[in-house]
Amino acid sequence: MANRKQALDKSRHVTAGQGQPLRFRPLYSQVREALVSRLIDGSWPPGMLLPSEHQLAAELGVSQGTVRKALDAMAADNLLVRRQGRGTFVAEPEDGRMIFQFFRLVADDGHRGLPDSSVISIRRADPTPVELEMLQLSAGQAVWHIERTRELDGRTVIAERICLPADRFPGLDRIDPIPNNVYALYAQSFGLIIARAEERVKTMTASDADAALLDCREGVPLIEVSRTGYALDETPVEWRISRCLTDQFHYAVSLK
Amino acid sequence: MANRKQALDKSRHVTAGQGQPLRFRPLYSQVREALVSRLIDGSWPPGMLLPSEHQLAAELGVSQGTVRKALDAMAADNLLVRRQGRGTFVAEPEDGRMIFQFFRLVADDGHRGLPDSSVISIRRADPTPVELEMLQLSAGQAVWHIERTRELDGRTVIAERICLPADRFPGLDRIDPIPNNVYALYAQSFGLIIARAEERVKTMTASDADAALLDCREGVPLIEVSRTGYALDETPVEWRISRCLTDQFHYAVSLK
DNA sequence: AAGTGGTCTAGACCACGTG
DNA sequence: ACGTGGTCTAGACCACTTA
Repeated sequence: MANRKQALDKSRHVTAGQGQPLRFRPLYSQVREALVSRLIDGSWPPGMLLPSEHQLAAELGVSQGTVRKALDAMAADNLLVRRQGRGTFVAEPEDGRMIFQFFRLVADDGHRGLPDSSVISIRRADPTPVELEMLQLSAGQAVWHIERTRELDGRTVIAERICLPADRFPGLDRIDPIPNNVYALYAQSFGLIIARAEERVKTMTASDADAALLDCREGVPLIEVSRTGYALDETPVEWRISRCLTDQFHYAVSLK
Repeated sequence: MANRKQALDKSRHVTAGQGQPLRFRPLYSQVREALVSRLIDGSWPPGMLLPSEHQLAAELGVSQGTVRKALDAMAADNLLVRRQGRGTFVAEPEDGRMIFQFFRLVADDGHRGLPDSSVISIRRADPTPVELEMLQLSAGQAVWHIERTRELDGRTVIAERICLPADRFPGLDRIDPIPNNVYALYAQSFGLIIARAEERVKTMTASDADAALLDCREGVPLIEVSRTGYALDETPVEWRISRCLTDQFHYAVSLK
């Protein structure tokens, strides 16, 4: 077994090449980068117990306090979960992380439930111009389309399409059933962790198709949530567009 | 001038009274509480330069590192602004804090602009049952209603009502003009800092009145954003409900 | 040059979970 | 009893701003 020990470059007095000021780069930030790369390359899969702070410090040739600062930052970004007395773990989609981190539809009485999903279809397709842009695809790259509905408290309130770059998800159409929590699937079957997402909310009115899926009248106003999901390396890897009934539910956001 | 020096209670081994476990309470958390109370009572107004970390540490009888941890946490919550080489300041609504912290309507092309506001009316009223609950008012407490529209890129896209407990905002109706940024007004004229907010997004259709204000047809779908604003002491002090046109704009959220 | 916050280190001790 | 992360301290040095 290869010894992984390797010190980081601590020469921090970078005297700017030319033009760019080339900002100072703290050690803990380099440590963080080194640790994130282990998440990216899959050597630290979701759920894994990390080495202790002291071990990591020795491995990387920095002090325990510096490792701590990097780990704390990653935990703040929900990439890790720290448990006093037990250790530091790679975050899992089941940690309640994706569950209520990314799912923002809440009953008007405040009750937060988990949705049940029903897949309607999975198809390979050529990307539309919009999809090409949202996922930053090159010409010729195919995409998967997952159409599904989701119900909350026994009522179908979401109809959505998930668009994925096909080459990142080989054989997706042979997976059956597609689980309710697709982010857990991305992680387990494709080694792909959704690190963050951006959502855009607009209104629209239900089409005939929407009305059939959501059991409502055509023309009823819906909120349309467009989400771009980014991998750890900041590339967009999911674009989904959800139409939601909001007569008994709302989209909840905390601002600080 | 009274010397403010006073050490915190460092007896941390709280041996639970009865029933409740009475959890361990870190020192930096007590420091934070002590500092926040200075924001609440107005002895540290927005924009003020705080004493240096060393001075605060001496005042409170803790180490500089512990003060730092409390200050960092407050800065993370946007209560303070830290500037290397200059000092730590109480956050101001103009710091770009409220501006894009709380205002989430963005042009579809990604351009973020500041809204221009036009006040339609300010009236004193008895709270509706909903308002009574949202602001946790007692019977008999009056409220202010501010009705206004806001425009972005020269187009009126928001119609909103702001509801405030009247006793917290004495003489609000004599202030003219009401500025565009009401959170700056709350802070400057009433010593009230909005620390955080919760928003709930639903759809609705434009009423006759909305249609007139927003220059659209009646029945057009709008997003309705209901926001509760909380003061530093966690009491709800503002409830506003905004109806927004989203044909050229969207409500943007980042999820991590 | 002086003062601030920012980084990094080292070590002591505490709270928590597990064996 | 042991190992983990969490807290607290103390001090050295660095980066940034202002004067």
